[in-house]
Amino acid sequence: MQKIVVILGPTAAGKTSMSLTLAKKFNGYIISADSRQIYRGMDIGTDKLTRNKWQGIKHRMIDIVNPDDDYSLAQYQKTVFAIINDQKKLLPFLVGGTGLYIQSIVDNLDIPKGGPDKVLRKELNEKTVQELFRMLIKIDPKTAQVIDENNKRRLIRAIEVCKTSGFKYSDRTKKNKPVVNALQIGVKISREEMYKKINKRVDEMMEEGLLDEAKKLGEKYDWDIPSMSAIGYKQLGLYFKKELSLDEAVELIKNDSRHYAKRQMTWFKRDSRINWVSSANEAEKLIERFL
RNA sequence: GCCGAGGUAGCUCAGUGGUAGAGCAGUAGACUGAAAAUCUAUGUGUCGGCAGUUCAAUUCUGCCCCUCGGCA
Repeated sequence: MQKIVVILGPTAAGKTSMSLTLAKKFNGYIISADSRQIYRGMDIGTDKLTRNKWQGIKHRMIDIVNPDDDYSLAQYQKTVFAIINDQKKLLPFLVGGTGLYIQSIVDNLDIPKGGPDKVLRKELNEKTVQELFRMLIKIDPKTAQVIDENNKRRLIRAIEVCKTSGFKYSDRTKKNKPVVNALQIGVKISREEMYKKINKRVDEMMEEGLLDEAKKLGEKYDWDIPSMSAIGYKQLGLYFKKELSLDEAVELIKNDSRHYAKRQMTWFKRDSRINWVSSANEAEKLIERFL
């Protein structure tokens, strides 16, 4: 089985610089596991390492689609597996903070087929969560038992899978046999330090021209497409739409980033296979033992 | 100094003669083709201080302290 090293952690923990150090040391390349860095033109706000800073290390899954292209977990999984299969000489470093994307690779999630059916989604979106929940009870009672009843997006997705794939959602969500042997390394950071770094980084992004980047994207794309829900862009969108002052928008970026980082921690906490380190040295030792 | 408004949770503020609540923040959690998305749970604090009225005061009265306006 192909060995891969995963470098994960909340936003601002220092994954990028650690992964560069390690990729150089172990003759590796980097596969981004970041659901927003896939978009071209979203650079400053996603804290993307631009091409000129790659230091000769090969990077994949960055700038692969345009902001108005549809993209999904299933595509991500498929593409990453193809990359790993194709590139056998270098050690893959899967680096990022999108827990679900990482899990789809590490655990080879069997992602339910079916959809996305935009027409159906739109139609379902007009119903209330109560109505959707009642629908789901009829077509897939097993899922209805465990789903968040108020989570419209999940209700819609479950119904969509049942209606378009011929399978029940509950029959389709499982793990397949793993196809990679993954060493998962988490970059440790205290809550306090993390929040401090996030606040500082948002200010730096503004200095680097996030406002201008967001403005250009806003001129080209609708503010309500999925990619534009990325932190940094969404809030500045509210400023451009005159719903917030600039100061309020920047404060909201910080706030939403902190919330996001907290959710990431919740996600990672439940995976006991993750080895938490606070330096590249510690990570190096783990990798040496792993290889 | 005078006039007015106000001092209640970390912040912004509601409210009541029977010792108090929302939003935000914080904290915890869920998560399988939108995941930086989406959803859930969670509020004891000298109700500015002292005294008075009252069976009972955060609520009414008096004095004091502080903050913010306006006038000097």
